[in-house]
Formats: sequence, structure tokens, C-alpha cells
Amino acid sequence: MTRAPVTGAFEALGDPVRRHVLELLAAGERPAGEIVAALQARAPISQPGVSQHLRVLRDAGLVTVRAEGSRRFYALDPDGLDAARAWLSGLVDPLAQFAQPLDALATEVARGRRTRPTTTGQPDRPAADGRRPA
Amino acid sequence: MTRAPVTGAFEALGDPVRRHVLELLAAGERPAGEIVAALQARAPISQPGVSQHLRVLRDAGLVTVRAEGSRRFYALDPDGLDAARAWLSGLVDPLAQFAQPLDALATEVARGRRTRPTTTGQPDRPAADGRRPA
DNA sequence: CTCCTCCATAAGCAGGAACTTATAGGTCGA
DNA sequence: TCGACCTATAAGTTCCTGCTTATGGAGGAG
Repeated sequence: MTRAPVTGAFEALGDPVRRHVLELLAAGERPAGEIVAALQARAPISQPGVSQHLRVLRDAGLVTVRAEGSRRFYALDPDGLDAARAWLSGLVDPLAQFAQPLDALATEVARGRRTRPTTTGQPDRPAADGRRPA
Repeated sequence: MTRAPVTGAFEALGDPVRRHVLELLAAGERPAGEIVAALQARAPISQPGVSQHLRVLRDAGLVTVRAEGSRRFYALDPDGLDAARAWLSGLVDPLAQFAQPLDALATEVARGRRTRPTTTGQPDRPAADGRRPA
């Protein structure tokens, strides 16, 4: 249920502003206000506009929110991001489904095993877009 | 110059139909006609519609085209896909830029070193969306 | 040369995505 | 309690994206 549908993830990643938000969050969690300020420093955008983007990212399972007082701290959600990455890996080579764990291990080693033990979820297989025509 | 702008890649990945195309191509290169047929087997779409999607994928550097007689064979472009994957990796952990080569190695091993020697391109850093306001 | 196949581009239209302003809901300090 | 943040939602508009039909050009088969 905490499942991140890759499908929605790529839709969310399609927007430059949202990618920018993710890059900001790569440096660590931030309250919405700071995100708004950071984005506005680069291009004119309203606070509600940013808020809406944040919602999309959250619905896509790419970020998480933590409420502290009146502020909402946003952070990257490794699960969602890994799911997307896994999908891409699965494209180039089906066997990469196997390589995934190794992949994660390599990353883990590289970072000195900073945080979580096994982020490696088993995401959806490459599959399944629901297409809706007219 | 053969550079694949990650930026455009994610835009291309945002569409379900295009993701479906990529999944088809994961099984190997195919002429446009087969792609059209395969997509139409799942949902009603016209030949020009598919052709346009293919163009977007090509412009994004996610697929390549090879002309053979009157047919155009499309295939996945590992460079573009790896670039996208690298961007995602860079998000979760900046050091993953290092992990990338290892990552590729793991994949290589898993597949039994089927094809190309070093696909591993050096993609763009996380950066830079051009925002266009009014 | 003529026809047929395969694929791409052109043009036009419709639905949705992203932006805006306005407003409401919490939380904290005075 | 009152007022000042901080953030989310509502409502409305605009523009972009994806779809369609129509058409053109290039490559074999006859």
C-alpha cells in the first residue's frame, strides 16, 4: 500500500520545476517555505504553484512530508526514486532485475552505508500503463 | 555533441504510450510498423500518433533509428537511458556519481557482457532546467 | 513506369496541466 | 483572544500536448 506506482512517478518527473525541487531536496529535507523561496530565486512562481507541485511529487511517492509545528518538511523518498530507477534498469536489460540488489549494494558501499539498511524495494515490473483514449 | 539532455528525456518518459514503446523495444529493435501494431493491440491509436511519439523519443535521445530499405528500425539508446538513471542516482546520494561505473559493471556481469564494452557515458550533472515564464 | 507499402510531416482540434489570485486552516507568540 | 506566519485548497484561465485526418515522399514488386 505504501507502494509507489512508477507510472505516476515518471509523470511527476516530467516537469522541470518538480525536478528542480527534487534537486533541492537532494541536499536534505526542507520546509515548504524554503523550497518556495529557492524556486522563486530562479523563476517567478507563486506559493500555491509550488504547493501544487509538492502535492504531485508526494502523490507520486517521490517525496515524503513531515509536519513540525506549522511547517511541513519535505524530503526525498528513496523508495519512489529507486522504483523509477529500477524501471529504467529493467529496460536496458531484463536481467537487471537481478542486478538491482547489487546496484543498491554498490551505492551503499560508496556512501559508507549512511542510512537505511535495505531500501531496495521490489517495485512493479516494467509493465502496465492504462491507456485511455477518447 | 551526441549528448543526451536528461532534461528532455524525463519529459519524454512522462507519457505512458512512450513508456510502453520503450518496454517493447526492451525486447530488441523493431520496425516502426510493428510498434504501431503492438500499440494498437492495446489501445486505439493512429499510425501518425505513434510516429510522433517515436520522434519525441528520438529527440530525447532515448531511442535510435536505423533505416533499412523502406523500414525504420527503432532501438533503445542506452546512453540516454543511463543518463536519466544517473540523474536519479545523483539525487538520492551525490556520491552515486561514483557508484555509477560500479553499477554498470554489475549489470554487465549479470548479462554476461553481451554487447557493447563501455556504454557508460558521462551525462550532465543533476543541474539546470530552463524555466520559461510568461 | 505504376502501384503498393512504409513511414513521416502538416494542420487543426480538444483535453489537460500548470499558473494565477483569493481564501481557508492550523500553529505560535503576545 | 487576536494577529502574524506558514501552508494547503478552490476557482478560473491559458497554453501546451497528444490525438486525429489528410497528404507527401521514398523504397521495392510487377
